[in-house]
Amino acid sequence: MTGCQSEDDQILELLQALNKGVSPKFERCAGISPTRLRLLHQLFQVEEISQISLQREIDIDPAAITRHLKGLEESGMISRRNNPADNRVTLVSLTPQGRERVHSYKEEKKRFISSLLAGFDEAERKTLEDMLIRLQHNINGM
Amino acid sequence: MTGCQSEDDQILELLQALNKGVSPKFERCAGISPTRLRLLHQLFQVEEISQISLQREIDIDPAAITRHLKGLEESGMISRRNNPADNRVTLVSLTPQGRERVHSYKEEKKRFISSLLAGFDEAERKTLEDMLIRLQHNINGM
DNA sequence: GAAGGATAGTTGACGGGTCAATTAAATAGG
DNA sequence: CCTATTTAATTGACCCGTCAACTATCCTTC
Repeated sequence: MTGCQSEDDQILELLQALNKGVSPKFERCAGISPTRLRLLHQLFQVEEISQISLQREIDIDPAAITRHLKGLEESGMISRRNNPADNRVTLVSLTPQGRERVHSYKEEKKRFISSLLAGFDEAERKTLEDMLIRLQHNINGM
Repeated sequence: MTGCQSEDDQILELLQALNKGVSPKFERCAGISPTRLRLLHQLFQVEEISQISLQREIDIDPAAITRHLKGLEESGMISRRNNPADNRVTLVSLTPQGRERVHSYKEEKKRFISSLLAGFDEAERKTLEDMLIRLQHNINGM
């Protein structure tokens, strides 16, 4: 699957391969896409929140937010209403059923992360986290 | 951008954030998408190759291969012909111009990886690579 | 208070990936 | 031989993200 390349090329390939693996496996395990769970997670720890705040927390395109929320609304997990104090903003909140479901999703996510990090001890996890942060920082600096 | 979560949750978030950053930045730097460059890279070190072999090397969906190759063909980087010995398979090869261009793409990629891994010494790169491999392995085992 | 600019959200088009169904060719097996 | 199966590639439909254009509301400021 991989040819003869420099070590550093390998790291890039690995990052890409890893990413290709993570999302589908996550979704298969948790029963929801990572992004949607992040949305629900945010909503979970807040009574009600505007789409724009949600978008800033999650850091994806407003268009994506709109469509995800539309889907989540159709599945009865969330509800939306206009902010009477400012008709531009729509306020989003978990429905009771949504709040209920998030519990089990979070359990699945926990299990998923355990499997993902199986074999990594505390020190290694910290090292990995630091390295990922450094990579992120390098990326941001481009 | 991130709430209060367990350390391990952080790692998953970081992986996702990193991935979100890498591809667009790569494309901006190198002038081509990572996947397409991987395709070209494979083609570069081979005279001619069937789509199916290419697909197995790159490990993406056949549909994606078809569409990428269509694009690369339109831009004059590659050419395709039927395998006279087996009319099911189409053989793909770099055009001379394509082969020429790959050189500069590879330069850009190198620069990109240097920036990405800036501040990582040899030992750290090795550690990172090992960890990514272990993560990949954990994923595959799901 | 009307004009102009910011802000929130939606929509459409597009790139990149998946899966499922289809076509065309090759290969077995009765 | 002719059918049945496998294989390579393509296509269409969908999900997820982006960007750009648009609408609607609010806020200035003159």
